[in-house]
Amino acid sequence: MSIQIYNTLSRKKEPFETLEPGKVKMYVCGPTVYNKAHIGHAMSALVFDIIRRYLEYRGYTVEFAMNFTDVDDKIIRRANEMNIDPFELAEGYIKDFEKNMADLNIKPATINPRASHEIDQIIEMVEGLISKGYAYPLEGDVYFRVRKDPNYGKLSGRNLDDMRVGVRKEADDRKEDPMDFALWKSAKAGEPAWESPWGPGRPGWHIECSAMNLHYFGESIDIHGGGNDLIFPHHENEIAQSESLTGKRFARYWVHNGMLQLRGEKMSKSIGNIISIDEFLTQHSADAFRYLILNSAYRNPIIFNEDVLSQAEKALERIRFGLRPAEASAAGASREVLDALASQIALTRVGFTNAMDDDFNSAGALGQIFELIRVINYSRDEGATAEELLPGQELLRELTDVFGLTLTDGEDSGSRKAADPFVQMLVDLRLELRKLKNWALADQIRDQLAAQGVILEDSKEGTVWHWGKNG
RNA sequence: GGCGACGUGGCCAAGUGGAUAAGGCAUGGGUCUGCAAAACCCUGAUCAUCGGUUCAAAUCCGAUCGUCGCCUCCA
Repeated sequence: MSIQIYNTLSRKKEPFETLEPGKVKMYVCGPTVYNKAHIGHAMSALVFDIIRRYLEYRGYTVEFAMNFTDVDDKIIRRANEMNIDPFELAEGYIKDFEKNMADLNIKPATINPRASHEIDQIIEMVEGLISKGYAYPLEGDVYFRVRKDPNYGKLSGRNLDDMRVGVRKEADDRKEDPMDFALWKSAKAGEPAWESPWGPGRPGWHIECSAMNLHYFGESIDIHGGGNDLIFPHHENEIAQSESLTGKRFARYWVHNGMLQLRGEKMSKSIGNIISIDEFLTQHSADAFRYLILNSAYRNPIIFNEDVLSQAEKALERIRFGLRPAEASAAGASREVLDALASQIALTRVGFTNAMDDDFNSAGALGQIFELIRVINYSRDEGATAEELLPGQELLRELTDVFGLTLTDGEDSGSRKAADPFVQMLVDLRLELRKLKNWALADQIRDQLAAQGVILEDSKEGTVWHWGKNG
């Protein structure tokens, strides 16, 4: 059974077949860099990072492109407000974004094209569309002629006549049709501009993605991704531009992630309920966010609040526990126990792949991982040695790597590291008190350490300790 | 107004026609422990409502209620 991917274009799951065997050309719409990235951007980036990692796990070579829109009305407006150069502004936010991605353990794209670097390609494309009759210049602007494209609306399932009812934007009487969209915009005074056959100007929003794809990947790609809020008009317009020009199918699979739900509504700039990635990471781990994504279907909206985040942190502790070493006193587990572990390893390996093959059902795959953890823990309790636990723990690490989970628990933060020797000292002291059966004092130390975020666990072999979540 | 998605135990969430409805978090009971913690074992839902199709439905169809998204910059 091959990988099945839900294609927005056909509204159903389709078997995954690449244009070239073993190779995937994947393009995901990146941010417009006029502000700090927020957790909605993070969701989209995480979804496609997981898809990419899984395709690589399944043996594909993935060429992964994500663009930066660095020429845009909002960038220009903000730069003017701040009285700095728009490209300087964009550059700063690109650096921020790349740091956010690294902090979230998202693999870097193979290429990060930028609109401002693709002007020649864009102009060439616009000229091509004009010469084929799909576009027309108008007082220094160039517009795409939507009525000329019989397939316009095929991705979003709309037709032009229905849409006219809903158009709230004031119509621009100069255009042939209100739905015609800008490929090229003439420059106003003080705006960054490039020379073009239609006078100085800059590209419209949609054309950059078409141009970049054509430039780096050619006429057709395998997967085009993005948030489902981009389906219309952005992706619809990309299809119109690319396919009108080349006559070839642009993207084989259109993959869209659902929106993050914050307080019951989409987080967005216009509503003003934004949480930046930086803000999020001061409170929670990258793994916690990734777990939320993994624990649900990428196409559905995700509920995001403190409650589900703390559930995620707990679940991650459980996953980490699966990787804990054997007991020091382990003398080997029974035949039955080891057989059960071996058979669970086989079940999990198959179950994981089956789930992920089914349109990246990460929640189902995660269930398989937890089954494995349960059996590993049981085996450890039953006295399995390090060597006996190894195959299970190796698989656990292998699969959590595919998911991109780091499974570090925050103990590497600087202030905690510095406190480690003192914590250890108190733990050692407490161990002596316990030998003397001075339970009152021993418990007092444990309580006070707990108040500082240190969790103690006593066992026959002594005491192990670790930092809790927000210690 | 048009297009679309969703509604599964206290919470999050898989499953989308067929045998006991995954998994995580929380709850209750137990094993272990000086007591805890962790781990392990046990513990709960007939799937928004109503009506249909079918030998068989959470899973298909229709209606109703509710939530959300897109139609305008948006991941």
